[in-house]
Amino acid sequence: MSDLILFWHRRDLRISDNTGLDAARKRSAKVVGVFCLDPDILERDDVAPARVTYMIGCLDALKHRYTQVGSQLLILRGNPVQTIPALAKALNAKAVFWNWDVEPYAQTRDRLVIDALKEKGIEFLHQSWDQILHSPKEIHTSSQSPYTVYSPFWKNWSSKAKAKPLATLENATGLTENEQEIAKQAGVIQLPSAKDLGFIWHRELIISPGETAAQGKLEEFIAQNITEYKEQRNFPSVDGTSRLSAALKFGVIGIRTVWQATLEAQEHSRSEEAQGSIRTWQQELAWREFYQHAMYHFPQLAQGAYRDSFKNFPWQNNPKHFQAWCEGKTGYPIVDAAMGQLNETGWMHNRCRMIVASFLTKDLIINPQWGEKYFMQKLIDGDLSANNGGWQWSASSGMDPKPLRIFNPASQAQKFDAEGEYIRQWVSKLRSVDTEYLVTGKISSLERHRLSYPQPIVDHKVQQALFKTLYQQQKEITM
DNA sequence: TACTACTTGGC
DNA sequence: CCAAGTAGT
Repeated sequence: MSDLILFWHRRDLRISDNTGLDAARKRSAKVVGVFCLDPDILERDDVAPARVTYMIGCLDALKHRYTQVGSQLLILRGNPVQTIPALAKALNAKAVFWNWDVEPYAQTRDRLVIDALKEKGIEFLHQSWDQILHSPKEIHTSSQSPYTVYSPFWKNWSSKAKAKPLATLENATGLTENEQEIAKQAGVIQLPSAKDLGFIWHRELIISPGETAAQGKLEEFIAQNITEYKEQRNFPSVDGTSRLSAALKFGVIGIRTVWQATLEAQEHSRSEEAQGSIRTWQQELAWREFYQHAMYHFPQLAQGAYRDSFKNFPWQNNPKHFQAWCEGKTGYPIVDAAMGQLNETGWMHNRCRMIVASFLTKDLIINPQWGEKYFMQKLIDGDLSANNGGWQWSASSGMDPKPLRIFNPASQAQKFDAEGEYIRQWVSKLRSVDTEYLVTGKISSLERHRLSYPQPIVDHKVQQALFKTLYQQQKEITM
């Protein structure tokens, strides 16, 4: 009889290319998956219905994957500090394995679970990094400190050899019927629906849940889009991005598998342009990793601005302006279109994430944390590190010492939605407006009234000048 | 210490 | 052509 190992899934909802699961399988054939629905996470006020719906779909798919290879996925609900050790004890498991997570909440939780396991005499546990290609401690400056600037991080990170994808779990042994009964008594439940958990998402998900769908998405992107990514990624009306963000957030696809696919794409493409595009996408993967490392080393990022000059910034925080931004009623077509896409689909093109973030912080002069939270309440791919990193970048409050990034909504629309296709798709009221006026936002007051489209809530020129003044003042104070 | 380089821009 | 300082070496 082989030892029972529990593998605790958190943001690695797959059985392929999973470092911790691979290690668990090597230790014993009797590997059983477990996932815990944690009220401390699900009852936060920044949880998106689309995200929970996607996650539940992924868990359902994961359940089937386990069944296919001869084992089970067990579902728990409650505080993992209690539920995981209790289940392990009841089943007389030899060990619980899992993969590390950079988030501050996860770090604290995991330490408590380790303590509780030790107390119950669960002898051995194993943890590894799985979400990222290099651990936070592996990448550092010549003076042994973490990078706080992307470019040198990228130089270092990209020069290091990356691990190959790991084997998919197979020929595992699950619980006996008797053990399944014990598991039930120890709190194992049926997988609830998102609705059971109080999250309603009526629309179709923009991304199909599950490991197989994610792998399909990766293959599709590699075959069709990656060689033109550098150009095409800029246009929100074009489907030129990978759309793998949600799958990467929940670890529905392994990052080593993704990296391997980029290497194969490099081998198969000749042109400079294609090579450059693949490199650009690899850099996006490095940004994701940079932000996870940053969150690990500087957990205070989750609490607000990294730079001193933004710590006591006199944000105007006008609630009416914020509401208009959320609802896509700012009177700036490109901003409203982007917010429409977010509200209706749970996803927003990255070009537009930058536009609306710049608008909220530099034009409305609203605390970026408000926007960051709203994104988390809506995004299917909402992830603390990536979302926080993106917002701090847009707010100029983050790590890179750069000029103030103030986007001009009209120039952005002219460059990246020149025909107004994206705006027309997401602001149906404006469909009939001539492209020139649509894109520049120069729609007459009368016309706006006729179409019941809002007047601009602020003047970009005035507000960006005001922001600059406020910033200069803050800089003097904090110097 | 001196020097280099700096995601996605605006005007 | 000005971004805006400064991390990283």
